[in-house]
Amino acid sequence: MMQESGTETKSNGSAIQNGASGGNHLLECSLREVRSNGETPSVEIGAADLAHLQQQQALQVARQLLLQQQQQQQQQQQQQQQVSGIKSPKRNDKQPALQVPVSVAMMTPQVITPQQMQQILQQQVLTPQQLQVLLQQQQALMLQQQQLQEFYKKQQEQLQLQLLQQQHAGKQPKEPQQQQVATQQLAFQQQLLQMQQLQQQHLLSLQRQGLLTIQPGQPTLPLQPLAQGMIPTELQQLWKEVTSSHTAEEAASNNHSSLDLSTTCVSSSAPSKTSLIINPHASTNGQLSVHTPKRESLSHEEHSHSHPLYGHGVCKWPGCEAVCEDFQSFLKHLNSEHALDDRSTAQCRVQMQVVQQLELQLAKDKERLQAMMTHLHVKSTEPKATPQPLNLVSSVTLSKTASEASPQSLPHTPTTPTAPITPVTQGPSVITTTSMHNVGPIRRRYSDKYNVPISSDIAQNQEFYKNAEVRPPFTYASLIRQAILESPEKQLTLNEIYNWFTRMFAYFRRNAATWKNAVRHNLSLHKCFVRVENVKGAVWTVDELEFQKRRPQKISGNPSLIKNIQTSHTYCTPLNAALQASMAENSIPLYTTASMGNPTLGNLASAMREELNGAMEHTNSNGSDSSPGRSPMQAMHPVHVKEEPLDPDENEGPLSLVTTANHSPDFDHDRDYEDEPVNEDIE
DNA sequence: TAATTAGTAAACATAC
DNA sequence: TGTATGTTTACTAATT
Repeated sequence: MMQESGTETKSNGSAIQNGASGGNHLLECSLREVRSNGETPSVEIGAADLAHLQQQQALQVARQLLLQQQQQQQQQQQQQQQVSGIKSPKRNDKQPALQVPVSVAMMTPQVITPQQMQQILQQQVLTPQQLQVLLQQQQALMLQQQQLQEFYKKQQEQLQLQLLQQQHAGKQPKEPQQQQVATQQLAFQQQLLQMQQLQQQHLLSLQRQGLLTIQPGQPTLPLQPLAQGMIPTELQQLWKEVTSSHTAEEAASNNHSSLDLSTTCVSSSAPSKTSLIINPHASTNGQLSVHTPKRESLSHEEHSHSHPLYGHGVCKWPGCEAVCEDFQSFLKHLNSEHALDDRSTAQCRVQMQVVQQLELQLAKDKERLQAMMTHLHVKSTEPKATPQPLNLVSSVTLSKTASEASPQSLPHTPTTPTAPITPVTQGPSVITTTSMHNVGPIRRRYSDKYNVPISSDIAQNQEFYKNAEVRPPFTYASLIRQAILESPEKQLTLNEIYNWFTRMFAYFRRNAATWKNAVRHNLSLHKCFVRVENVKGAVWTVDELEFQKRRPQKISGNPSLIKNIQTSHTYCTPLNAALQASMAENSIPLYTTASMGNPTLGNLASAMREELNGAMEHTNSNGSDSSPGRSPMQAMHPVHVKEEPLDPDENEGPLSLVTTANHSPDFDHDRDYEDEPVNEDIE
């Protein structure tokens, strides 16, 4: 009888829903094809592409600057060769072999071609931190290059001057002077050689880290420093932007508007200025000196708080790290070594790009997190990777339910019967109703099974549940209980429970008839839900004891809990490993990226770990009644709690109580839901 | 394999 | 009369 009537009623709905599901099926098929290449990449594609685009933009800017710089260098080189060719024919025999590698190869801060860089970026194997490190290293090498270039030019000028003097002085070569110059040249070449070795080491380290793959026959276009080739007005504007937040005294001291910005390349026209740029330590050994930060005084801290470029007695200008005894010396250092010049502005530009990239990356990773949570949460509702379809699809007898649930379950693959289709094509944050129908009777909820605190889960994934149509991994009973316990008076009307469902979970904004029926069914079915007649009408409360009785789960017990934790940790282990590796490497918590695995997985792992830790804490706190956050519901059953001490193995009841009490402030801002109308329009 | 639990559907009753 | 609320039954499926 019921089956027949159900079939009739469902047939109408299925006609419509099948129509919708057809499109879903196509979508899911296409998505499945995308997925067939891997499990998670389908999630990453969108974010990766976005990041790739953004990185490519930065790369293009760098390449433009690079090309300009290259042209300038080639011009310089030609000029130098012409000069040396005219004025020093003898030396010309020896110089070219030395000059060419100096000006072309050695002067390059890093022998990475733009193509290689682009390849790196395309592969998105660089984390933002690594990218930043690379940029900083690039800057450091830039400094070295500039310094050496300056030094080299000076040497050339001196040499030419000496040669001229020699010619004017009767064209009598003075061997000692020539030897001296040659010695200087040799020393300089040695420095350049060291620098080249340094760059090669840097390159090798990159290769070792897997960040760079240089194919053997690949031509290497040297990356040129970004500092050069910038438009002066652009530099001015950039400098204004950067220094707009500086202090007044800085602004006064940095008032170098009269500086020659027309010289876009480092030239001998401003030797006094550029000579101050480089850390003097660097000029001696070819390496940027890294100073050990000294313990700063209190005044340092005060100043450092006020100045983001100064902290721990060290100048925090990218790539500088010069030790400044006090804030005044820092200001001097800032004004002298980081004055308005093309190098500083270039560094600012790089830093801006880094920041922009990080911001974009953060935004994209947030979106990616949401998509991943969508994906993983649904996977988590998958009890096991059963070869058989889990639910309605596999049921031969469920023609009516299958037809009813067709939009949700019909297109599902056997391996992911309840998994939603990750909304790759629609953007991670835009989870559509057609893509996220992970419904189907899920008989067990992981979070229930593994004692994941519902309040904690909901609190942590609140936005996710609100936005993504993902079924929360909790039973109706748990959700109802949570709704009631979240209320100020620990009681709700049925309509308020409805509102809580629709407000907290996007999933429950559709198929209202179904889940509302389930809610009512659960309210009536379970003894833990007590209907209390009120002045306004009937409200529902929770009998915690009954709720705990309802689930004499064997999950409990510390061994089992540990087992559960281990299970979850097994799930988290690679994530944590990646997370820890990333944290260790980048010294930045919870921010890992592609090379370390998915960054959001790290966050997820952390969240899971946190939850598990929380579960442990709650479990440990079960035995003692000294919890300050004792909920009113505990007060409602003090005798029960005493007469029937909670099974230490049974941790969900008190767990939820404690967590509810702890999390209740988090939901204070949502208290207005009681007056919200039922969101029926969705249905 | 049976018992338990959960989700879904539906019939029915009652109150407003 | 329609709707909301509440109860109950039946069925299926997952889990233990």
